[in-house]
Amino acid sequence: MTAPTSDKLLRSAARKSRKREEKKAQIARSAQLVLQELGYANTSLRDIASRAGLSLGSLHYYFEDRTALIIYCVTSYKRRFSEQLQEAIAGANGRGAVIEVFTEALASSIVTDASTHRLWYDIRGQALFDPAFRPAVTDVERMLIDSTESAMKQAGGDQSVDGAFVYALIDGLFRYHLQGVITGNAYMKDRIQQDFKALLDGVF
Amino acid sequence: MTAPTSDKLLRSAARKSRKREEKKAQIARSAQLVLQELGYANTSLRDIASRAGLSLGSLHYYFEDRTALIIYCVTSYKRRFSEQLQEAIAGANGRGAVIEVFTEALASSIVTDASTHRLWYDIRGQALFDPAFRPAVTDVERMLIDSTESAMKQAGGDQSVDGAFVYALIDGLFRYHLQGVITGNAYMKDRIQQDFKALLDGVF
Amino acid sequence: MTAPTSDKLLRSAARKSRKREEKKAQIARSAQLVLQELGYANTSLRDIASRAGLSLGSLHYYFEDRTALIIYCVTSYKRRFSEQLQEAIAGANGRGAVIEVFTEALASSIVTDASTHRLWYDIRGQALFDPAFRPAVTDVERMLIDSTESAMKQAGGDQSVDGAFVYALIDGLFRYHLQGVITGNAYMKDRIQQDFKALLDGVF
Amino acid sequence: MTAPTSDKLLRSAARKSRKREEKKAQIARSAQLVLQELGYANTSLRDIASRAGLSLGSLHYYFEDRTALIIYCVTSYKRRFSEQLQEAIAGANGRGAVIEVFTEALASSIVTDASTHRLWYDIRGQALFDPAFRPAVTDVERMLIDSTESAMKQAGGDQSVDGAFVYALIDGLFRYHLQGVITGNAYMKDRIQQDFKALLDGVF
DNA sequence: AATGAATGAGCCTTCATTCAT
DNA sequence: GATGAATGAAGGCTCATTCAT
Repeated sequence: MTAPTSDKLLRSAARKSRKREEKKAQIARSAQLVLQELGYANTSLRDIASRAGLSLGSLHYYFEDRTALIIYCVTSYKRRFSEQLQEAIAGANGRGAVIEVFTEALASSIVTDASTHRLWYDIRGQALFDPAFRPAVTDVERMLIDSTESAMKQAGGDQSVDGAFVYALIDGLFRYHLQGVITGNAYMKDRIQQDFKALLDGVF
Repeated sequence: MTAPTSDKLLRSAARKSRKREEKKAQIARSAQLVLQELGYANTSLRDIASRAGLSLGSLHYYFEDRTALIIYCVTSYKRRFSEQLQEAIAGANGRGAVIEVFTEALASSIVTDASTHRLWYDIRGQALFDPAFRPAVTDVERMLIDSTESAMKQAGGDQSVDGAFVYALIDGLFRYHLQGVITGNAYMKDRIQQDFKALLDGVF
Repeated sequence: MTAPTSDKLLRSAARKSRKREEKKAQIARSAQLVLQELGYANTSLRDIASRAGLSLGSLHYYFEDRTALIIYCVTSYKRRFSEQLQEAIAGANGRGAVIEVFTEALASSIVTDASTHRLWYDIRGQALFDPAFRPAVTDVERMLIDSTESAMKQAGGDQSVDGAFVYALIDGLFRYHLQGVITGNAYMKDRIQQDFKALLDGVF
Repeated sequence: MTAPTSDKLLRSAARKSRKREEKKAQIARSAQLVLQELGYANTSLRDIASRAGLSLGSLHYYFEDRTALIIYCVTSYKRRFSEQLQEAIAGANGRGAVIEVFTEALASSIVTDASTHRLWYDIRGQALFDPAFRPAVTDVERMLIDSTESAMKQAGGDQSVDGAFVYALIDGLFRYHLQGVITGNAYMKDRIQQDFKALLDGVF
């Protein structure tokens, strides 16, 4: 029944905080599955709670509100995505190799992670209306632009070209083909890769 | 007491139908104002009705449901936009002139019609989840790609480049700068025009 | 330009009134089709108007309100039904023949006019709550009891048995088998006829 | 800080579930009051919620939807009714006593619980249109037929007569007199009892 | 005689959130 | 730490009815 030392208290608090963070991450993972299936406007906290096997109340215990939860989901995924990009690039030597690797990474992610990306576009669209989403969007795009610039540098291209400019173009192409994949009218991986290659050849 | 001639009946029906169409267009105009202010997810039919000075019931008298109304709004605006583009291009002679005119049209629309465009991006994002929006999105993009191809032809550029490819790039840039304008962090018309010029110089 | 004589006016008014009555009957016929398909609670005036090829306004031109229209439909059908019963009975000679004819008329109507009868039961149920329907229900049941009594007399049975009592029993059986037919679990015409015969043998 | 034993958890869950069931029953009781007053078609969930002293949301917390709530109300009442019948019969010895007791139970319930019974007839009528109500109606009628058969057996009557047949006749008479009571034109308990006695004497 | 336009009240349902336990 | 209970506001939509033409 002796009072715990301050040290013990600190360590206990840290352990708790870590546990809490892990739980949040775990919730986010299952939340993401619902979100990317139904979209921002059509996903209720009920949907998320039931998928996560949690009560509605518990959800609010971990996340301030709906917006906070959604932001958490999106950023954590996109962070992973941009890290993947960076890793892929890091292993490539020479302009041609960089373009090839980058092209491949983008093209295959369009197909593999189509649902996740459409969620990102959904949230990014929300940010045009709701300022609450803007910081998260800015962060994510900062990471994506960084990845783009890494690739440009690694490819040894013209240093004067702006990374954001190139990012915007890539993003335009990426979204367009993502839409094609999801709409299902036309999915031609060759065509996608060829388009990316044409673009990167021009700007890197 | 004489029965109206068939001719009269037909003309009367046509007049009615035209009046109805005009009313729909008028409703759509005010609906658009609310929609572009609040976004798809946050705009209720009540918001729209009150802005249009109409009862909720009347709104449903003219539009089947929320989706139909929103689609009507977006397509009618975007149609006007792409017509403007085509007109602007039609008046330009020579590659340089086309690029200049196109660049100017895009850059200024980003600023002037920022809110309208963000609504378009919102709906286009919805279409990734809700198939109901897809036909409308496809139609609008078809018009935009057509406009792009018109410009490419008028500029006398490389005929082998795909219009959709170019459209996707322009759109990427357009959206990126639109976001900049709306987020308000940075609006530099010079920079926008310069980016568009750089892109069009490369692809036309 | 001479004023029409009073006689002419009267005849014209009568003609109009007859035309109006015909039109009402015609509307009622198509209204009945919808009503017996959807039921009282689920049929809107819109449903009826569209089926009748009329505008909503016109419906109100001919019928005071929803209730009046529905009552009109039900009574006009049930009147026809009870007339059929009377005719069938009128042609039968001898107790056995009356029972046979009556049994056959009831059993076959259960199947042939199932939808119509269920509408009747629906309205009769409404009358337990809404007094507006009561006079119509009373009228119809008066006719049905009359038919029952006709049959009893024609069969030469015990004169002291109350017609309403017999009607209630027949109706119970009728409704029970109607439910069987509509629910679809079991339709055995033999069984139905046998039940009616057993009942009538006992009470006639 | 010790984890609750599995046993405790189970008991707690059971307690919760029981509490929920009690609350549902309580809601159903007050819902029934409104329903039997206004009828299926005219009772809104708002009416029910306000009578139960609950918010509209809470109603949906306990019942999936309007239909589920209504079904719950009707079946729980009718179950009680048929149990009462069985109890009444169980105490009677000899054919005459059974008939007397049964007659009395039916006749007095027509008066005492008129409103409840009319709700039953309303729902049973709905079932002819809406399949959602059919299972409940089938269940209730099964119970009523069972009660009828119990009585028949207890009275020691002809074993070959079908219970459903007898039920249908009783029901016809029951409903007819119920209508008389509710319509208010004529309520004569003597007459009602006499009719039931005449019927049961014939079929038991 | 007939109808298109318009309405306002009402309906069922869903939702994010709060709170006592 | 977690949850069941409860809510109030809001949402999309339907309806019977009225009225000017």
